[in-house]
Amino acid sequence: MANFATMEVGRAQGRRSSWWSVVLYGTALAALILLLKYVEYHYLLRDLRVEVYIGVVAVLFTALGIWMGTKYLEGRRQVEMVTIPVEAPVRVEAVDREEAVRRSGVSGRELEVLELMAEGRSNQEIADRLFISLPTVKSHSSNLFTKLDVKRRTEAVHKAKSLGLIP
Amino acid sequence: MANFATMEVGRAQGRRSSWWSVVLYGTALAALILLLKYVEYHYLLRDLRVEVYIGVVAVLFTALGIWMGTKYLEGRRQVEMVTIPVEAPVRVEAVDREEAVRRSGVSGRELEVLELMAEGRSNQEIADRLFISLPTVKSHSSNLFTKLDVKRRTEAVHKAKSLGLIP
DNA sequence: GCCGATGTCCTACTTTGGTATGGATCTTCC
DNA sequence: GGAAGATCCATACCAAAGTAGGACATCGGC
Repeated sequence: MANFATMEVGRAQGRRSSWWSVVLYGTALAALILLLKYVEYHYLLRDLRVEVYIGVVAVLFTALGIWMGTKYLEGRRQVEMVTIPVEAPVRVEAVDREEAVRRSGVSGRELEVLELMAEGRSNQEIADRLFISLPTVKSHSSNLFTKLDVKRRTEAVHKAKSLGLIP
Repeated sequence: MANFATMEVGRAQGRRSSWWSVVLYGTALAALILLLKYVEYHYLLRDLRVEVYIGVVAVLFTALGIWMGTKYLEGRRQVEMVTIPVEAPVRVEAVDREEAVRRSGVSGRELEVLELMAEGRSNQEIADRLFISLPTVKSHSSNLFTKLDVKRRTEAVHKAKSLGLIP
């Protein structure tokens, strides 16, 4: 029986931020500062005003921040949980079957006979399989037919399936 | 019959970067620069060395960059497509049946007999229903059993179901 | 036109399925 | 301890299912 079920679909995204990424950021920061010092003392600072220097620093560190920001966000992208309705064959049959068997009044042995019948076995094969005699199988099947209110094994199988006694 | 199907699960994430976000960034930048100017001329610069000032600028603009970076990345987070195998009842039975019948070599009339058999009808009932004689039904069923390689009607029904000849 | 597949029908026979009836244990429940 | 139900087995008989082998008609493809 196909019921409606819901399925949780999760997707873990991004990578963990590892210890070396911190080192990387620090190194990048240090490199930038060194670069600034180098620029400061050798070329530009003597001729340019402090505002220009500040501007360069601002641009460079904004760039660094963007880079760090993207890295950071990538490292903590969250798991998105999506619930999607899916039509799927839900296995509640076991419960249904028990209930159906209880209501029908079919006994355990009769049910075993019924199941083998549904597989197309003959009475003799059923007898061999259950280690009982042929008359016993006939007895069980006859009682089974009475309980299911049918006259033939094929009818019994058909009705049993519609009642949910067998899959 | 339940086959395996695949389902495409898509999830569009994040928001589009809009025109005002650029304005926002620019405003924030301007505000920071104004703040620095204010700090520079009124309190700190006279007493502190340029390096300290640079450091403050660096930290502030790094923070700004991080903020911009996260905003930027959030705005362009990509659609993640995940393919998940799902066991679902796929309705391709009509096609499957035709194909199964063709392969099995079961003729049209034999199939009709088979369907009534599966409903638990007796040969006589099948004869009445198809407006043919009992011997004819027997003839059809016998040929059917040969084609399905079975010996009994219950077995035929069981095998026919497993082959997809009947629902 | 012939051949093969299909569908129809028949007789005669064997096998399997199903009913009726009765008896023997065994467990469970009141 | 007895009633009820489940399980097991048996005999006898009838009904249904299935096999074997043949006959005849139709229809479509080669």
